[in-house]
Amino acid sequence: MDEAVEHILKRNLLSVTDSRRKILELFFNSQGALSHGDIEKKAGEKFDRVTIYRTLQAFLEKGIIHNIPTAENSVLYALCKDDCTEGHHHDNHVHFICNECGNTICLENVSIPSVKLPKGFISSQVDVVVSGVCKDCK
Amino acid sequence: MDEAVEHILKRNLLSVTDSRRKILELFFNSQGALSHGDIEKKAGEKFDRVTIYRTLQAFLEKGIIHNIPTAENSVLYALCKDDCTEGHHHDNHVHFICNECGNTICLENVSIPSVKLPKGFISSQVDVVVSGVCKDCK
DNA sequence: GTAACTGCAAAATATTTGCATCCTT
DNA sequence: AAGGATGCAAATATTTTGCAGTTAC
Repeated sequence: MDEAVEHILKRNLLSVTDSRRKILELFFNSQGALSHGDIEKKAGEKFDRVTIYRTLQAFLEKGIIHNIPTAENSVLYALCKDDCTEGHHHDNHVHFICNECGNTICLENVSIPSVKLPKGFISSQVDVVVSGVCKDCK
Repeated sequence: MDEAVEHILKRNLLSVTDSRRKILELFFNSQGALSHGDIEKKAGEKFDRVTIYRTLQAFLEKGIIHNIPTAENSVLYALCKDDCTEGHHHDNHVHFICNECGNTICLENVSIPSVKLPKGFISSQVDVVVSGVCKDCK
C-alpha cells in the first residue's frame, strides 16, 4: 500500500511527505468519496486545515483525485482511476450518495449511460450522481 | 410575465415582495442557471446579500427552484418545472456546463437515462451533469 | 544546498443568526 | 392589526494568502 501511494506521488512529481502519504492512503482505504471535513476527521486532526486544502488542490491538479458534484453542493473528492491524466479525467462510473449514512460510494460496475445531446453540443465529461439509500442502510 | 411570477409566489404561499418578484424574474429571463453571485450582480446590488440567501432558501423549500451540482462546486440554482412539488423535485433533465462560456444550461429535452443499480440500492434522485462545449461556443 | 512543503497568523469570502423595523395581506 | 419579510450588525464558517521555519531530495 505504502509503495503504491509513494509511487503515485513520485509519478506525479510531488515530493513524498507525511500529509500527502496519509491523505492519499485515506482515499485508498475508504470505499467512497471524501469531503474536506471527512479528511480532517479521519486524519486525526493531525494536519493543518491549510495543508489539507493545499494537498487536495495539488492532487486535483495532477489528476490523482477528482471532485464530484453533489446535489447538496458539498464538496467531495475521490480517487481517479489510472487512466486519468493531468487535467483530464475519465471518471467512468456512477457515484451514489446515501441519504441515510451520508457516504458516497463509487459504483465501479455501473457504467455511465450514454446521453444524447442536442445538435451542436460536444460532451467531454458526464457525471452521474444517484442519491437514495445504500444497501447497508436499507 | 409579472402575472406569472406573482402567480407562482402566491401558489406557494409566499408573500409577493420586491425581492422575490425581482429574483424570480431573473430566473425567467436567464437561459441557464444562476449562482448567488450572478443574482447579486444582475439585481443591480439592490438587495441585501442576506435577503438573497433567504429568498433562494425559500424558493428551494417550495420547490420553485432547485440546485444543480457542478464539478467546480459552485452553487447554482435553476427554475423547477411545474411538476416540482414542495420538497420533492422532478428535475428530470440533463444539465450541461459549457467549459468555454461557463454557462450552465438545462437541457429540457434530454431526459435522464435510467441507471441500473446493484442489488440493495434504492435510488431517489439521479443527477446528470455533462460538461463540454455548448452549441454557441463551438 | 535548494526547492518544495508545512504550519501559523491573518486576510478575504461566504453563510447564518438575531433583532428591530417595515411591508403584505 | 398581525405575521411575515427585510436590512443591518454581528457571529460563524470556509477558503486563500504571506511568510518563516522545516523537510525531501
